[in-house]
Amino acid sequence: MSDDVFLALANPARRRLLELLADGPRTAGDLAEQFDMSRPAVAEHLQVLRRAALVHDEPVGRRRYYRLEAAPLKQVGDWLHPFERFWRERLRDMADLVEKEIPDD
Amino acid sequence: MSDDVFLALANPARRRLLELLADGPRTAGDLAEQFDMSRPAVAEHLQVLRRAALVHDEPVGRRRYYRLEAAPLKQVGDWLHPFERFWRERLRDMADLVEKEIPDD
DNA sequence: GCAACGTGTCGGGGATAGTTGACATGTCGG
DNA sequence: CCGACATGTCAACTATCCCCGACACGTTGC
Repeated sequence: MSDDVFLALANPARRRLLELLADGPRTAGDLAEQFDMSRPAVAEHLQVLRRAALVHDEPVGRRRYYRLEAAPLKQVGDWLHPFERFWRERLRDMADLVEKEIPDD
Repeated sequence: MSDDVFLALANPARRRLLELLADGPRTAGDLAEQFDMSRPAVAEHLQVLRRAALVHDEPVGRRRYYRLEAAPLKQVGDWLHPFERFWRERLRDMADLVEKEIPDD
């Protein structure tokens, strides 16, 4: 179920699409221009994002506007949360180490 | 570069492996027992995690212990962070709505 | 109407992922 | 030493992903 979201994020082009849409809605063609690959390729990436409910699309005339739907990303945050303590601990350890190794100058 | 990490997380079996390892190091066979698939399949999933530097393995006698290496997960957290405001805003909106619709009782 | 535009989808081809059974390697217990 | 164990890796098959060119469909402007 949350599987679709993690799968959507597995591709750098799709992550970039979400970043672009974070600044506001954009048309399909406008989005496609930002990439080196062909327009159909981008269209398929958008389909994957649609399937994961990460974007919402709305036709306006002969254009189609895509809008970010960030809610499903919360699932990623929720999954990640129990692991955060690991790198936080590590960060604290490093800070302690620096403090100990280089008392001052 | 951080591509490997997102790719590693795209598979539910690999996410489950990381969850299991969050409780402490485990042997390869012990991990494999937790899944319905064959032992070699789990071994290859572990290889993907190794490639993403999400686990560290250490042979002890004829066993091999796998240990979580959570640091690369921070990349996911960093990527996700700019999006958090979206569902937080949404959560606040919902809270406001509840407060307005149901003043008190 | 009709040509040009914006976009989705289909067919296909190459690459990679996921799974398994069989085999190879190294390690422990007697 | 030798059989049993724990594990990694290989060969092979299938499924899925990623990308493209080509086509189809609706919309706009004249």
